[in-house]
Amino acid sequence: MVDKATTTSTSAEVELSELRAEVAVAVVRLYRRFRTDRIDGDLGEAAITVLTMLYKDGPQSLRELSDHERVTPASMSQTVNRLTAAGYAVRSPDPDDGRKVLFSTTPSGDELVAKDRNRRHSWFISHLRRLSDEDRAALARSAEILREIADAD
Amino acid sequence: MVDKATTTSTSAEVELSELRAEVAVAVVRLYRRFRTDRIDGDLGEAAITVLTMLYKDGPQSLRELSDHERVTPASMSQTVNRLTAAGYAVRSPDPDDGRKVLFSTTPSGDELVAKDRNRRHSWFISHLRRLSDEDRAALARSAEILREIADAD
DNA sequence: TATTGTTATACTCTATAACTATA
DNA sequence: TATAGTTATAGAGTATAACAATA
Repeated sequence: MVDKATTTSTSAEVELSELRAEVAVAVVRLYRRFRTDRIDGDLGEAAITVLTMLYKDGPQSLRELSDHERVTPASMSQTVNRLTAAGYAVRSPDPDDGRKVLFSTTPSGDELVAKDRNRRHSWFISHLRRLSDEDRAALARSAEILREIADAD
Repeated sequence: MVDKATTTSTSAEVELSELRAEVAVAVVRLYRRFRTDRIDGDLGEAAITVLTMLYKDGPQSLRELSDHERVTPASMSQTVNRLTAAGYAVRSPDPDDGRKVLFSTTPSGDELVAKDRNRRHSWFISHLRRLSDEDRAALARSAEILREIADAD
């Protein structure tokens, strides 16, 4: 069933296309596993990512957050709404620019990030532990490459 | 702001934890780029993945599809509903087991998969094209590793 | 006018719970 | 009883469109 359609491509292009497909499948599958691996029932993947960013890099405006995560400001506004509603982050006015709002973590938010760091994705780490040094090096390099590609443009 | 909390871990464990975080960020970012890269306004990532699977591997039951994609049967039922509603797939009764339903692509579904294969993620392929052979090898190996981890358990 | 942020609305994707039909 | 599939409902995450407030 694989060759219903035939395309004219060089063999190098076919390989690239196959590599794309392999990476895409791995990314989609792994994303789904990460997504279902919640700390409490509390926050989803996007929200915990933003909370961790606020924890690590300090208070930021909505625009900074949405640019960094490559989502629309409207989308980010809803994500931070979930964080503030749950008491993990707070809004405060920017003293230098009345249009801006600074988001920062609460003590309860800090606590959640710490818990997350210790507990989440432990199943994934146990798989990493069993890999050879070569495979771990390949993964580390790939993570770098993929992040650069994802952040490009 | 990075060291608000201190954990007692060996240096090897810290490295694994950092590798986990790097891979997770790369996966989440890249997933979002893939997700927003639609063919028409038509189908989302999950639906096109299932359609491609039907195209490549032939007709399959709901349970086969949901097991393969690691989602609940109820979730897969809704995904195939989107495919059938759009005319890209059809249901047919399994002749050997009256409980089962076989899903298969329509000509219009085949056409969409072919279009998808040629056009989608072309921005990603153009990044792959610029990588060194070593980096491409690292990516290929990593895709294999990550898919195995994602499919484990 | 341009920028920052918000709400309203809609869609994809996913889950759990409750159901029907067939084995 | 067990298996296959479905629908109802809910929630996360995202987008576009329309808006208010400030620069």
